[in-house]
Amino acid sequence: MTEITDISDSSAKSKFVLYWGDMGSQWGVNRSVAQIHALLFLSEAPMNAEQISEELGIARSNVSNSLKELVGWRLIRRVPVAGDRREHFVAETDVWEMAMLIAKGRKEREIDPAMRAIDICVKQAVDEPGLHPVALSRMQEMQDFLVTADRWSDQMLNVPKSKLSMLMKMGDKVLTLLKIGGKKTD
Amino acid sequence: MTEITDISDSSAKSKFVLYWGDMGSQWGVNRSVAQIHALLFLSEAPMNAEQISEELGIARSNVSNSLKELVGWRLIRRVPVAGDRREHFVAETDVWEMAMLIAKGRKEREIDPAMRAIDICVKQAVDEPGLHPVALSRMQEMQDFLVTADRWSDQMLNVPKSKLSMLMKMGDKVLTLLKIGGKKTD
DNA sequence: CTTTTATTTCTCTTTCTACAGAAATATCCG
DNA sequence: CGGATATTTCTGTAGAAAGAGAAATAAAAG
Repeated sequence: MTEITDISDSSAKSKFVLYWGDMGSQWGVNRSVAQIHALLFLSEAPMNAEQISEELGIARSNVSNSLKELVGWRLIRRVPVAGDRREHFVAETDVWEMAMLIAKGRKEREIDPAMRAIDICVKQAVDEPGLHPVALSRMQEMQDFLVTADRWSDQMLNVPKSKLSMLMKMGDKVLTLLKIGGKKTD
Repeated sequence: MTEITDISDSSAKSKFVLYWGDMGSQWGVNRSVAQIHALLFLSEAPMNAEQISEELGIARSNVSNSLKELVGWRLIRRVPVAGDRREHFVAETDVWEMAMLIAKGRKEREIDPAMRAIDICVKQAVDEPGLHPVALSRMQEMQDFLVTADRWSDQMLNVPKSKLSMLMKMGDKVLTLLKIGGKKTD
């Protein structure tokens, strides 16, 4: 168990793990999960739960659960290692693939439930006599927005990652190419 | 204070507020903040802190802090009401504008700190003798990705919202227009 | 079948966060 | 200035989440 008091004393690798873990919390992912992910992301070889537990100094059980969660996100996967019956794990190392997996997960967890909720509200709102018309139209605008965003993200998440990266690297050139460029002519 | 036990008994408006609050938690925003935002979003007139506190049944102090947070995100703003010295608030009601404000906030809170962290790591990693080359290159790929994503989001967040909505409504038509369409030719 | 080793589930403790209510501060009016 | 009203800051608490360690289960080897 590596006793670390000051992050500035640590290796680049541990720093990355530590920062990533911290970022995770900011993000809504818990620290252990994020740290394990970071560790596997930097690792050149598959690791088993015990190695992870030792290297990060977090409880074996905690590692087990975190690994399960990461597998659920498909950010890591099990790999068999010859002559060792313990399960080993490797991370998805393509950063674009990672980003898409995360985006997909977030969409499922954030946009989809929002859509379900707003559908219920709008459905009830349209034939509720007491409701102020302003409130109704705001709900409908929100619904419309969510539908658009939902469709859009579905489409974008099906674009092969190489093209997505191209698109993003083009940046606002896309806009001029589409002849809708121009500056702040809102 | 409206005692509500079952969400299905409530008006469309309260349902929206309740769901939105719940969604907020999923999202990383706390419930009070999300509920207040929802309430103001549906409200046809400016509201003061006390009205909000009563209508939602949450403590006055809590409302005060939540309002401050929402103002920070620019999702709501103070408006003066003639003949009343209390502060009143209205929400941004354009959903696209809202979405952009939220995206901007998230970028600042999520991408920017990640970039700062990774810069530190990479800087140290390049001249750290013991570090495995695989780890170094993974860090660099991540950095490269973050820089790209950062630039892209800066550009997109400066596009006027009308054009953004157009772009999203076009969806994958953009790809074919750019002649990079095609299906899964990754 | 028994022993050893790996993994998961369970429970308890610790840590954080949300939030209420009280206290303090600021603002406005007569 | 003094009283009233509005707002913010402070403090304590309840509930949720994270994580450790033990107990239970599963899998493999001999």
